[in-house]
Amino acid sequence: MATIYDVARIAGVSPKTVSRVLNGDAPVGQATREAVQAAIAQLDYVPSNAARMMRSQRSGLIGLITGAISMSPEPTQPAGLPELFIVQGIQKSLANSGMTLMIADTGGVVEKAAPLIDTFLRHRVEGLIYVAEYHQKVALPVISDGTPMILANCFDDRGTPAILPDDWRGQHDLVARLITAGHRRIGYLTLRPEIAAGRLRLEGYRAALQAGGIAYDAALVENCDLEGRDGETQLLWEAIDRMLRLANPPTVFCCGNDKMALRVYGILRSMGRKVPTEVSVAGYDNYRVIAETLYPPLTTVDLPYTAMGVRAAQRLMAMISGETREEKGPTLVAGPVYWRDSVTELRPANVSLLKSVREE
Amino acid sequence: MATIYDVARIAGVSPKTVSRVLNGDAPVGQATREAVQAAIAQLDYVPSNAARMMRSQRSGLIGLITGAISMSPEPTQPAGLPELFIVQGIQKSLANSGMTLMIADTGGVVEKAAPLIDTFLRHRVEGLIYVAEYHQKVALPVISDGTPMILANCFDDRGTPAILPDDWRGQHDLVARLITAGHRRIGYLTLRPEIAAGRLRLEGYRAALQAGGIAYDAALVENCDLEGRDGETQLLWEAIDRMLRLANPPTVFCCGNDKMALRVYGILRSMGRKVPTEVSVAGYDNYRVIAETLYPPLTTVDLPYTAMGVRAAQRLMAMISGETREEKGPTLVAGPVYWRDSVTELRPANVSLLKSVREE
DNA sequence: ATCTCTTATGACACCGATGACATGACACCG
DNA sequence: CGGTGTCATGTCATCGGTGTCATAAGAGAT
Repeated sequence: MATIYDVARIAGVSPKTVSRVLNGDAPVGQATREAVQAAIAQLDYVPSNAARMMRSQRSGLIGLITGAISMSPEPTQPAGLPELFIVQGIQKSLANSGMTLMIADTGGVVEKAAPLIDTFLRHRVEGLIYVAEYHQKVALPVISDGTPMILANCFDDRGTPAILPDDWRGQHDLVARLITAGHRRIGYLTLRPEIAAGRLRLEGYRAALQAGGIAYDAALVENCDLEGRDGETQLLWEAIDRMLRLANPPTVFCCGNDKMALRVYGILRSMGRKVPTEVSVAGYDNYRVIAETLYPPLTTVDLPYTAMGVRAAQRLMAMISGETREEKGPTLVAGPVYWRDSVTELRPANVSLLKSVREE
Repeated sequence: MATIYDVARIAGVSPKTVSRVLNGDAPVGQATREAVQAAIAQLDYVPSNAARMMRSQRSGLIGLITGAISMSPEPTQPAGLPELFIVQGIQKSLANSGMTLMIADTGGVVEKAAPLIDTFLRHRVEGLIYVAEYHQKVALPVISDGTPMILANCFDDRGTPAILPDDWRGQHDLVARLITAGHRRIGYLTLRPEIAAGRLRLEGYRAALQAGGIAYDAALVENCDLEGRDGETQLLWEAIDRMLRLANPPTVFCCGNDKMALRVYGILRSMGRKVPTEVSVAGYDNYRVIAETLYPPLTTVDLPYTAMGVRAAQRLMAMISGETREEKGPTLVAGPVYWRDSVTELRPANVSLLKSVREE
C-alpha cells in the first residue's frame, strides 16, 4: 500500500505538501496540486486513517451497539428489527458530519456489551450509541473514561441521555382521532404492562378517553400479550368474543401492535365480522409490511424510528462538541397517526385536517 | 487518555514489557505481570488500536456495506430487511476471529458506495462484504488494491465471490413436498421474472413438477408482482378467481413470497374459502412475523439469511488468510421447508421424515 | 567450571501521517 | 528602499504502540 512518502517522491514534493493537498488546510500552488493529484491517482494512494488519527488525536468514529440487552432475562422477541431504521436515521444524520459509524451487535447476549464497548474504546470512538430493539430499561457497564454515550429506544437509571418513542402521545393521538371519527366504545387489546410501551400506551388511551369525556370501562381493556408464547390467538379470540357480546360492544379494537392487529383481522374474519364495515381495527408501530399489506390497510401509529435515530445522532454530536445547551432527561419523539381504511368514520366530520400532523 | 508509557512508568517497567503483558507474545515474570495489570487498572488504560495498527500493519477490521444498490433504477422495496439477519450471521461468525465489523449503509443510493468503500480502505479493512437486500445483480466500483471482497445476496459479472440463496432448490423442495402431500394441481402466483428470485423459483417449481410426473400447466401460473405498486391485491384477486373457476382448479396456491401469501389469506377469506380445509397456501421467505403470526401458520421456505452471513464471513476469512483452496463461483445456500398448517395433507402418507431436512 | 539454552527485560527504531516552526519569494505600503 | 504580509513549501519532531535486537540472570548439560 502506497504511503504519503511515495506520493511525495513521485510528485517531487515534500510529504507535508501532499498532506496539504489532501486536507486543503493551507494554500498549495496550482501546478504542485496537479502533480500531487496525478501521483495519487497513479499510485492508487489511500491515506491511512490510523496514522492520521495518531497525530490528530481524533478518530472520526462513532460506535454503535445493538442487541437485546434487557434488565430482565426476558426472551428476545425477534419482532420488529427496528434497530435497522434507527441505525439508518443515525447514519443519515452522521453522513454530513464526517463521522464514520462502527456497528457491533451483541446478538442478545448481555455479556457481550462490555467487550464491544472495550473494542470501541480501543478505536477511540468519539461517541457511543446503544440501540435497544424495543422501549425498555437497560443497565450497561459504566464507561470509565469520558466518552459520551447515548441510549436510543431505551433508558437507564443513571440518567444517561436517552431518545425514546413517545408511546403515551402516540396512543393518545390515535384514540383522540378515533373519538373524532365518532367512536365511543373503544376496545383495547393491550401489550403486557410490564414493558414500557404497554404501560405508556394504556395511559395515553385513558388520557385520550378522559379528554374526550368518555368514561374508562375496564371491560373494554384486556392484556392479550403472552411474551411471544403460544396461545395468543386463543387469548385474543376470547377477549374479542367477550367484548363483542357486551350489551354495548366496542366499535373499534385498538391493538397493542400491528402484529396483534394482523391476528385480529384473521379472527374477526373467521367470526364473520367484516373489517371495517362491521368493526374497525387499529394497530400500533406502523410496521409497514403488515400495515400496508393487510386488506384493508391498517390504521396505526408510526413508531418514528428513523426520526429517533436522527435525534440520537444530533444529541450525541452536541455532546461531543461540548455544547453547554445540553438537554436534560430523555428526548421523546412522537410519531404521526397513519389513518388508513381499517377504521370507519362513524361521523364523517371535518377531521381531514388532523390527518398527518406530526410528520418529521 | 492514558498511554502505554504511563502504565510503564507507574508499574516501573519498560513500555515493551507492558506490551508483552497485553499481548502475551513473550514470557513475563509473575510479579511484573501483576504490577503491570495493577497499573492498567489504576489508570483505566485502554490501548490505542491506531498505534498498534500502524506498527503491525493489521487493522483487524472488516468493512460491510448494505443498501439497495441495484443494476436497474428499480424502486427500493423496503421489504424484508434481511440484511440484518445476514449481518448477524456475519457477526456471529466473525466474533471468534478477533475481527471487528465496520458497517456502513448506502441508504439505497448507488453513488454512496464508492465513498464508503474509500472510507473503509482508509481504515485499511482487511476485507469487504457487500450485502444486498434481495437476490440481485450489482455493479460495484472496482477495488483497485488487493483487498478481498465478497458479495452476499447478490452477484456481479466480474466473478466476485458471492453467497446466494438457492432459490431454485427452495421452491423445488417445497413443491416436491406438496406433491408428496398429495397435491397435483399447484397454482403459482409468482414474483416478476425480471428478478433473480422470480426466475429461479419458477424454474424450481417446474423441475419439481417434472420430477413428480406432473405436466406444467400455464393456466396455473401467473405473475402477480407489480414491484410494490398499487393494484397487487386486485391482480391477485383476479388470478385466484380465474384459477378457482378452472375445470380442474388448484388445491394449493404457492405464493412468490410470504407477503403475497398474507394478501392471499385475506382474499381467500373474503371469497369465503377456508384455509387450509378448502384450499392450501404456501409462501416463500419464512418471514417469521408473517408466517408465524398468520392463522393458520404459513408453510413456507426459509431464506437462510443467517447461514448465508456465516458462509460469507467464512469465505472472506479464507480469502484473507490466502487459502489456495479457493472456491470458484457463487456459494449457494439452501434453506429448509417449514411445514406448517396452511397446507392440507391430501394423502396422509408417511412423509414426516422429510420434515426438516436441510436445517443449518 | 564452562558452555549452552531459556527466561525476563530493556533500548531503539519505525509505522504514516500532521502540527509547529522556519524559510524563501514576491507584493504592497509608506 | 526597508518593513511587513501573504503565499508556497520544506524540516523535524511526534502521536502510541510493536518488531528487532541486545543483554543479563539463572538452569542444566557436558
